[in-house]
Amino acid sequence: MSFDSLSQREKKVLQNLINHYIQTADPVGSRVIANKYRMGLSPATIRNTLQDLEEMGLIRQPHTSAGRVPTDYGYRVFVDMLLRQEPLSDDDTRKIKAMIKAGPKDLESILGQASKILGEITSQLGISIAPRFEEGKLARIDMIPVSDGKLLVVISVESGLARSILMELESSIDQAELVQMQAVLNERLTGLSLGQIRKSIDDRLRDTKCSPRLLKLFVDADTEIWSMESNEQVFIKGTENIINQPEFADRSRLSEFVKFLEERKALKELIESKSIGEGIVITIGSESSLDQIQNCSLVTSKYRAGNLSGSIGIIGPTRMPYSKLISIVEYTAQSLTEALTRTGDEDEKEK
Amino acid sequence: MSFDSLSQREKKVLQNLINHYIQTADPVGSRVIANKYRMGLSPATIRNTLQDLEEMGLIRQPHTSAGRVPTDYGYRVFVDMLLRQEPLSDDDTRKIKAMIKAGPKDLESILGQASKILGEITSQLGISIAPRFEEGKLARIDMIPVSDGKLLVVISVESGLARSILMELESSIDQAELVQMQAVLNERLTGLSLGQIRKSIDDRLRDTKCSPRLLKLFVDADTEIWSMESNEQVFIKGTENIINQPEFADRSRLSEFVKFLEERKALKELIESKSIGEGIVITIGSESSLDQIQNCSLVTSKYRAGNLSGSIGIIGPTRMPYSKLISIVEYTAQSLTEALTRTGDEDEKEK
DNA sequence: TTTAGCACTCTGGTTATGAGATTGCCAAAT
DNA sequence: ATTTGGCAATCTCATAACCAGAGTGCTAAA
Repeated sequence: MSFDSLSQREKKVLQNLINHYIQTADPVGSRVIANKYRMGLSPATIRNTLQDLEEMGLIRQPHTSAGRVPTDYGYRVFVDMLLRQEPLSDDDTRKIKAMIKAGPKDLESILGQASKILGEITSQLGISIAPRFEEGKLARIDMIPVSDGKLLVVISVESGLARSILMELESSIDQAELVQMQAVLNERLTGLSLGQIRKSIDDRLRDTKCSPRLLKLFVDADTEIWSMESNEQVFIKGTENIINQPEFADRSRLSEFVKFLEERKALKELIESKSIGEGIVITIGSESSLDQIQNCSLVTSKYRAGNLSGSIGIIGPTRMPYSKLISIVEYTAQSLTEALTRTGDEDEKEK
Repeated sequence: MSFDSLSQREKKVLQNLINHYIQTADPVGSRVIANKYRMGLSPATIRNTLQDLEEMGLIRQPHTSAGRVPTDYGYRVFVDMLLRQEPLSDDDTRKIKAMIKAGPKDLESILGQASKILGEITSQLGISIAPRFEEGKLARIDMIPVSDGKLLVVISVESGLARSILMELESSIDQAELVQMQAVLNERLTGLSLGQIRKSIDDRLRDTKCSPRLLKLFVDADTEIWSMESNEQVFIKGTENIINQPEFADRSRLSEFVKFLEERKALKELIESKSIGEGIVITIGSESSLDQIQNCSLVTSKYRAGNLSGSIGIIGPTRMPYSKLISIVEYTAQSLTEALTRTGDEDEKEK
């Protein structure tokens, strides 16, 4: 960061300004900073500092003779240098714990719960995204004929996650063929990641003596089995929280935003592209380069489910209480990892 | 209907008024009705009729010296007596057909698509709800150990639908026990509806010699297997369409509405409670007695998937173009039924 | 380097005003 | 008996005018 150049006073002023703006949504003037935050300086002095900060591009004036508001850049500096992470309140801790405990234990229910609780306790939009199956290593594959011409394929990956896909065939299925196919698949593909399988399945199954009709289902380039595009595995809760925020006063903006949420795909890709490393990632406004969320920030984190990893996070106006949100998202991701990894791997148990 | 008492003129006036109001969202005055709709009568005469209609509770004035707007009751009469169903446009027909063809063929994808297309071509909120499994007769039940302590149970019902549930056990599973359990379940429960099973499972499995540990999973009163509460099987698309409608100008109202949509459960129950008979059902404003959608109407219909039935529909402001929407929902439900029943039952094929 | 003072600017709420739309009703016309 | 023209009355909505309030930037003094 090139902003070590900020003086102590400038930091303090920026910090107070942002904190105040986060609470009120109103441009902050020199008077407020001087008096309310007891900096021992007169408003006039603060004004000078504010001018400096504005020149650096950290804050701006909506119009002459309004107070200042932070720019995206200002938030960035704030988040990187000035943020003191606020510890999680007992109440919130309890709620998150309870969320994990309650309800059914399957992945989807848990993720649904997680996004709901995130939305509730942050008063922002809570998001959770299912783990990326492509990274998962195939543990076994099962096939169940559901009715004439319909076949349920169950893909189990290591660490206990599974998903099922309903396939359609033209004609009914011969039981023997099925058993043979299943055996071959299990023998040749177990241990490989779904991503690997998708790329190389053609080669790996070339010389089998399976029914070509069945085989086709699995090697077809556009088969859904190995790819996992399902957009539906994104859970978003708490839209009502942000509708009232002044940032969405503009109707068409709100409409665009809601549409963006509903499509899910873009959001999913954005979040997955951001959460590459470990820990919390914060994306502020224009840093995402998506029009629909120019005035929004994301606080995201990875969680793990066995060997797989997915993402959760919140989204709301850039004017959000970062210091609280970080703790909440962090703790929720942790809890989720625990819940989803609890059974299974022994190397996890020591922790 | 007690409104055979309406004179020809009154009918015509009400009809024109509602049609105009649906387009403009502005209270309609006597002048407009007289001139624009060429009734061959002066505004003054229309005014008299309007007073009569108001006395009957079919229309009302937002304030003195505004035009009139329909009441819920007025819409009801309009829909029941005055509506001329508008034929589906070729364009829409094509879109619906294409929607069914494209994309994956599993239930969830299709329903997702259906709600999306409904939202798009109606410019309202498109909704689709998965079939009610409880009515389905069990065809077979399969169990797949996914990892230590996790068991995937696949419930197939007649006519080719299936759903799977991940169960958690305390300890790992013995293969032999599993096979036996599966055999017993299939033997004793096949052909019964899931609803029946839930009620009587306790009795039906009492005298088995299966592992009690496994048995517990299936007979436990609160087991998810037979009940099927999953709220997630509700698809809602097109929220951006209605946000701009003047009916949702009020922010807190919009917020409540969005919250209501997000919870899904209430909406699901409402729609399922309405769509009992065959064909289109229209629910207008206060007829639903749910606060959050007092100024909304629903146009819903059942569809069938083999022996099961689910619901689709749209929701939007009471001021909606009923005559178009009915055709759209009707045709979509038909197409859905065809798509989901296509394979299987032979008595369908003749049609 | 900080501060007080001051002219200047812009917003936002309040009020006033007036045009426009529509009604209800009465009396005249059909 | 019905329909219509005329007209006063009412209410909304958009526009303009106004003013208090908040905040700035700059200069000169502390």
